[in-house]
Amino acid sequence: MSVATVSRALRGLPNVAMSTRAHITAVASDLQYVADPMATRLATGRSRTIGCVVPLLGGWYFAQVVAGVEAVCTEAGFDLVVQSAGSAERLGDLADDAPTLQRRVDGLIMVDYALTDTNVAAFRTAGIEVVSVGAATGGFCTVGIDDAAVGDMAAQHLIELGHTRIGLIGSMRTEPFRFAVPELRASGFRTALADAGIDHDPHLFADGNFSVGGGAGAMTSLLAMSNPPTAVFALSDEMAFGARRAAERAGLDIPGDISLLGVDDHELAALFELTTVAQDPSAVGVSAARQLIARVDSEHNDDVHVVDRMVLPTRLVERGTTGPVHSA
Amino acid sequence: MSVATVSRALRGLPNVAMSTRAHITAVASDLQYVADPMATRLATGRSRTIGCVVPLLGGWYFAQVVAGVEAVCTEAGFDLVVQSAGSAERLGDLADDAPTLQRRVDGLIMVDYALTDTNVAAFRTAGIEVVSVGAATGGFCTVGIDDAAVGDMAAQHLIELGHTRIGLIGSMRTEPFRFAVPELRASGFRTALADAGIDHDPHLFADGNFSVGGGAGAMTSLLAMSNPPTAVFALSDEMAFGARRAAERAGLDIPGDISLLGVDDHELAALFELTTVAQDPSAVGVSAARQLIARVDSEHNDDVHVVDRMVLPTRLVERGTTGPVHSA
DNA sequence: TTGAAAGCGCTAACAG
DNA sequence: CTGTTAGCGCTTTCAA
Repeated sequence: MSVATVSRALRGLPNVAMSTRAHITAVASDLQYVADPMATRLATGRSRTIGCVVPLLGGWYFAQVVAGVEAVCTEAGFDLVVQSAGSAERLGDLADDAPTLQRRVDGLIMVDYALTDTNVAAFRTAGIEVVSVGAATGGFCTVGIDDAAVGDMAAQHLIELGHTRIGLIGSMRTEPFRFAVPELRASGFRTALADAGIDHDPHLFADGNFSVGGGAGAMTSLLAMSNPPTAVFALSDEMAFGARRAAERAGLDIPGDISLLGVDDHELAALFELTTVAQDPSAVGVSAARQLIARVDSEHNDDVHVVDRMVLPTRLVERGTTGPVHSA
Repeated sequence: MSVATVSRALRGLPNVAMSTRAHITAVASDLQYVADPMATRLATGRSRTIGCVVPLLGGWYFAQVVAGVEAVCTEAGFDLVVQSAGSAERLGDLADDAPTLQRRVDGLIMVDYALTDTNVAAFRTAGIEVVSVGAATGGFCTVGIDDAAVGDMAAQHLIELGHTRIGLIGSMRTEPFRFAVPELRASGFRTALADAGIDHDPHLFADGNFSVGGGAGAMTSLLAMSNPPTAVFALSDEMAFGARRAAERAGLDIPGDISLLGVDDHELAALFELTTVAQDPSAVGVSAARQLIARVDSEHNDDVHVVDRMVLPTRLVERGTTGPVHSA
């Protein structure tokens, strides 16, 4: 047996006699032989590895995305290497250091970064395909949800319940992650309000920093207003959790005194009876990974329809934190 | 310039003239040259990659551990590939297929698996070092917390408050993950009770499956007893969250009517005012990764003291869900 | 259908 | 201090 024949046999290439192949596979499994991946990668020039970069590995949302990505990677026989880049600089380094990733990963999934065409081009010239997760920002593949629609759904729901003074808990920080997301959701929300002929008091905004504690602080400041809102829309469930707590501490009944609406359908949202606009981040991860793998692996080329923008569904989940506006 | 010189210069090896090195680095950065990692790996026989296997990528606990691991990996210049193996079979495959991992990773961090010496030996012979996270189970390195002490702390706290009928929400499933953990915590808890001269009613146990929903169900069944407990100890915060909700739904006041105690100090525990035995899973990940890297990388050999068992601290965080026993 | 041989791009002796 | 020369273990023409 020559190495060439063994190589062909083990990889299932044609032009190998049945008997030879059988023999080779038998011996291989007997010896527990497995082709050295590094040698293979060096020879083929492809690493069968994809990278996934997230701002924060420990967060609920990102963990879900990564879980989705991982599932399709292992299924497709790809290794998944994860990296977190929490600061804008770290991300900048990553983009500048595209050559560093060269040959280490066939493709990259960038989660919730404000990637520019230039960044992506840098990766491409380094031979790295990239698909991003989040808001669409350039001429490259992005999978995500319709964040403006999220804001719209939230507004519609609250409007139907008769609310007109609606607080907004969001975030003004745009770096390093989910950069466009808060603004998109907020503008969808404001547009819906405007379309309904409600003019929205811009003071009804508070920064919740996409954290539980931030949400609580934001709610507290909203409640401290001379003319507080009858409902508040938090741009994430975690902020809504905090907001809920703050409202309860202030002695308010939800939804009797004030309605509360979140985004995500976090695993604990049901427990809080939180009405929310649900998304499925792990499905986002799955789709992103499929797109990427279709682009870098000819074997999976026709498994999925390659597109530049993929929008996953969101839906309103009505639970117990929203109700009709109370009479003032 | 010969390739050898370039190689030496770029890797910071000795025996390179200052001027030569300067020139080479200059040209390299000018050309954005980076050594091909696959070629390096093939030549050196080390992948500078470590693998991390978890039962579930999306869970809070595991996400924290992975985050810790990732932080030290990138700092040490190692790639981190993650894989989830949720079922016992998938894990078995992994152990049997140790040869598959061969040369792909220098080391492996197995999170909360019931690894046997045999499993570990299989990895070792494949040239893969492994450190596990969780309960100590064999002659290999394990980093974790003292789960029996966790149970003990919980029991002490509740005993001091005067409780004697204490419910336990845990889990009887031992596969595939955290296999020994529930039993260790439970036995630490029972021992403390026994030492205090309290004989514990074995019926005061309910399976909460380490999930929010399970915790709620478990609490409900505990509450349905003819002689319900005055306090309950949930083996995880997520189960405690569910338990709390169930108690509230039953119209009970916490801690007035019933005390509740969890384990983890989940990011939302503070929000729930949950008294809990805190651990720091990301610190566990950090330590595990350091141990592993010290074992596979001579450069980092003396950065950390290599041990076989590493126990990280836990502490009781008293918040609002535990209080003195109410008079019956 | 199979084998021989030339790389893939690096590292590591060994000479010089 | 620097260059030469073998590999590392595969894949891939090209012949046989």
